[in-house]
Amino acid sequence: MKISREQVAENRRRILEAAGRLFRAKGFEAVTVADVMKAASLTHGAFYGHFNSKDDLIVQTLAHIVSAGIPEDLDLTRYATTYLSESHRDDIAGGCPTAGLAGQTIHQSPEARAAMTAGLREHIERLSRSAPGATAENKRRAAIGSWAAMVGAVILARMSDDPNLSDELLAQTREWISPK
Amino acid sequence: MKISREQVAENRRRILEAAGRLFRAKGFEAVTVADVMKAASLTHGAFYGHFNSKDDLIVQTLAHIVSAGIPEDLDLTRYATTYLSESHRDDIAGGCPTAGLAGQTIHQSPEARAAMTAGLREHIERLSRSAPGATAENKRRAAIGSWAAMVGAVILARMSDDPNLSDELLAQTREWISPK
DNA sequence: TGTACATCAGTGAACGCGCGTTCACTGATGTAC
DNA sequence: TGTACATCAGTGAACGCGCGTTCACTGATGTAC
Repeated sequence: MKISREQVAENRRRILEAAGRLFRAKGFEAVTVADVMKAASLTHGAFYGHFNSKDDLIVQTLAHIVSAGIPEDLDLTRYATTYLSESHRDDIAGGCPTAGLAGQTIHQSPEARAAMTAGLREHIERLSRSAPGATAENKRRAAIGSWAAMVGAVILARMSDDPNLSDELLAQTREWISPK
Repeated sequence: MKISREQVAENRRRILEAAGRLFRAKGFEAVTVADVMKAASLTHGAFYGHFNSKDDLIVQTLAHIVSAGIPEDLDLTRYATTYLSESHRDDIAGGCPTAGLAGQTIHQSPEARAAMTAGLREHIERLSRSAPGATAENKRRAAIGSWAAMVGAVILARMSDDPNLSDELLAQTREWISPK
């Protein structure tokens, strides 16, 4: 059964959306092509009409997900509070792709790393605008330093199987960043 | 051919050592049991004499690797300089297991997460001793905050495919932590 | 505007490779006497 | 101390499952007239 052009575009969007959530939730390797297609309400055979390979899906998904979700103008302190919240830690599937996928993207294809790097660069630039500091150089340093701490803290808090330690990692990092 | 008791212990050590390096270099999933055994100069059949499963190997490897390599008494500032060096970034296979594996351990078995969490707890305690701050509470906060920033920065620097951005991430985070 | 046909997105069965795991066998080690 | 035998770590072939990928087929869409 052929499908309308709009339906095709809509299907592709649903596949990318499902892949984005599943990859963050379970990691690239643990998610199968069939898992993604099922989550997008399609059968696995249709996959290769949209993408060349699973690797290709990973690249497209990163490119799709990485630019979205960063507020255009944000306040660094407020952003850090949200980012280092327990609800963001617990929402892996819907949370920041950098925290969820950066560690695994190191071992992915050059194209995947390039997509992630582009997102990282943009992220740092946005954060720099609202970062504290007298000079542009100081602002950028504060943006990079706090961004590294945010990403690191969320990764460690998600890894920890001790809820108290996990909460403490978020809370202490939050307070450590702010007075700076 | 039977093997002497010492040789058995030595073989087990070599398997764990090889697994530690390979897992950090390529990630848990990309490394096969045969890869590990080959790196330990054994054949894959002997694997199940030492471990119950690949999952078991992951847990044992984390337990083995996570406690080692943290200096007993360290100076936080000096430690951060080494940690955030380009040579540590480039030595994934021999570098800090937290930076190399925390992001993937999130998706591993409860036992693997427990082993990692134990290492994390110890690491934070060691860092707290030499962290700057008047009170124990302040020291611990500084330890957690800088540790999160160090781990985050190394992960992001390794992920980035742009060498300049990668170097900058390390350098800026180094300078951002120190004046604190 | 209506009809006839070509296109092509999606379906689901099938393929084949890779990897975790098993197992019969080997032969050096370590023990019993 | 020397000899005979049982043990058991390691070997390498084989198994089987899961997953990425392919392909013949279907039938609704969109186009030509």
